[in-house]
Amino acid sequence: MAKQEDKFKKVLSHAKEYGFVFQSSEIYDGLSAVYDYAQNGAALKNNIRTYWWQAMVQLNDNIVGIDSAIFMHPTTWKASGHIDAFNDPLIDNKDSKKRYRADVLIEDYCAKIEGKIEKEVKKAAKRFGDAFNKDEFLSTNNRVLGYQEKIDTILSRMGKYLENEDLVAVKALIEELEIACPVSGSRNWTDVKQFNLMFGTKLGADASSAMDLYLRPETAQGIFVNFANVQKTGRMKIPFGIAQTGKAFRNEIVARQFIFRMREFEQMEMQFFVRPNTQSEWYEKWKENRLKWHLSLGLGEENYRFHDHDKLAHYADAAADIEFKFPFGFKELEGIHSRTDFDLKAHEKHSGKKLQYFDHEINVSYVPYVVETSVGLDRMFLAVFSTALQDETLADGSVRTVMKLPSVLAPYKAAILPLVKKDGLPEIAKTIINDLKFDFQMTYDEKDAVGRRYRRQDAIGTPFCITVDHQTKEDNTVTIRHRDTMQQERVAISTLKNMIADEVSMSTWLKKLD
RNA sequence: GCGAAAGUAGCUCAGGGGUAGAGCAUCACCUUGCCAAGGUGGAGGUCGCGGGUUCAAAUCCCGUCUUUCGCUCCA
Repeated sequence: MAKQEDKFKKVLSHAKEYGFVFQSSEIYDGLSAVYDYAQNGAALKNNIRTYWWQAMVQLNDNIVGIDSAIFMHPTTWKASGHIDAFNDPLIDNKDSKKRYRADVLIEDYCAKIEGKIEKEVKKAAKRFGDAFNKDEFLSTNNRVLGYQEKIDTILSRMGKYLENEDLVAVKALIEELEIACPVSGSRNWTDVKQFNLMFGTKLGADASSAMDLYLRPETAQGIFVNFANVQKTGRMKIPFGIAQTGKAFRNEIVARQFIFRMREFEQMEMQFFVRPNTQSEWYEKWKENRLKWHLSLGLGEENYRFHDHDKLAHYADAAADIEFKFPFGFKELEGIHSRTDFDLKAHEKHSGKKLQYFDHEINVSYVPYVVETSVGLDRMFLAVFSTALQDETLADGSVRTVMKLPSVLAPYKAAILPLVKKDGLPEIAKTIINDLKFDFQMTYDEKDAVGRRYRRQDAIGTPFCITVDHQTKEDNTVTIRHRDTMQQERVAISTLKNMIADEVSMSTWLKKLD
């Protein structure tokens, strides 16, 4: 465990020291759970996004990509269920330090009373034997009627309080009912607080007439509301998919673990629309497909595993996570969900618009079923970054810090280093950069001993270092040094471009997926 | 949000009532020139922020912010 913590610490400081991730607004003490991607981080993040996009949109002729807005019509979130599900009144017990949903506490209390009714029923059934009529008993027995009335009163009061967002009254109700914490048995409660996981904002400059909006808590809804438009204008035939990447926002109660759980984060997701009753085969197919994508980056098969959900969200009939072994253990990296027709049906209902597809093969019109794949881009970044960062012990016992990034994702593809900064070597180096810069992100360094410069590039994951020396002037060759093996070879300048491309280009890596 | 720990230079940290240190990094010049290790010189911190105690606070106390860990939550 201590080792894990150390590793995570190393990841944090390396991310900062080498310009990958900074805390947001750091000069003002930072903002909790918000981070900025710095010069190298932004490059790495962009490369991950591009690799995902091309694997999805470019390699699949039945998947198209869109870019929907962060602001959406407020009814969207009513239809999606987020307004209800993302809104919790919470209360803490001061003695046990446990947190509960206030409405659940009250409901549990009512369930206890219901238990008493059950007892009465059982007792009476025993007493009256065959002559027992349950419905009649429930509607005539005074004790039972009393219990039932109490339950109804409590629930209707709670419903009214919650609707009016009268949290003081909710707490008063808990106190009135003398509800105790199941763990500590104490009635020492904090105030009830409303936690809304969605960020609110206003559309319109005039506050009185402004419209309440939310920053989207997931990007998926932007795809669902565009389903019909994309299907028609793209002449898409089922099965087909719509992909997009973009920011989503959640006001997490506890946001932790660096960029693993942030309040503002980026998703890369694809909704795949299929004929009803075929969803489970597509679900399996996409599980396999997505794992293949992850494995193609070569971070190690042992770092991935599936976690099938037992408890399903309200919209899903099957769900699994691809979990990754982060420095703090196996955690969710990507979700694959069979979302049924829940979302499209809900939007049909709330919008009054038809969101159906006429299937010419079977001459039937239906609301498609949806299989979703959803990766956290920031989590992907953390997975790649933390796994690539290694302290490698060399043959002579010394240690080098190297980021063994998948070369397709590396911020810089090659560094050009003149062996010395004189004798015309820098000039030759710059000529090489000017030739290669149209194909690859290059960097240049002439300061310090060349060995040190190699190590500097190792620390940010640059796959190649190209060194211009005195021999270059005679025969137009340079040495090219490989990051992972530290091996060097002497090659003609004219072969550099193909050599680098073979190793780092998107097409090289994407071909592994085919 | 609760509990615990921490916050001193870009990074890692030492110090500890009398207005700041190291190593590495960084910058300039000289030297060397194929795996972070030469020389000289320089820059960089009101010790997270605010308040209190004191003649005097980076140091003690309180508050606050941020981070890490545990609990909790997690579509």
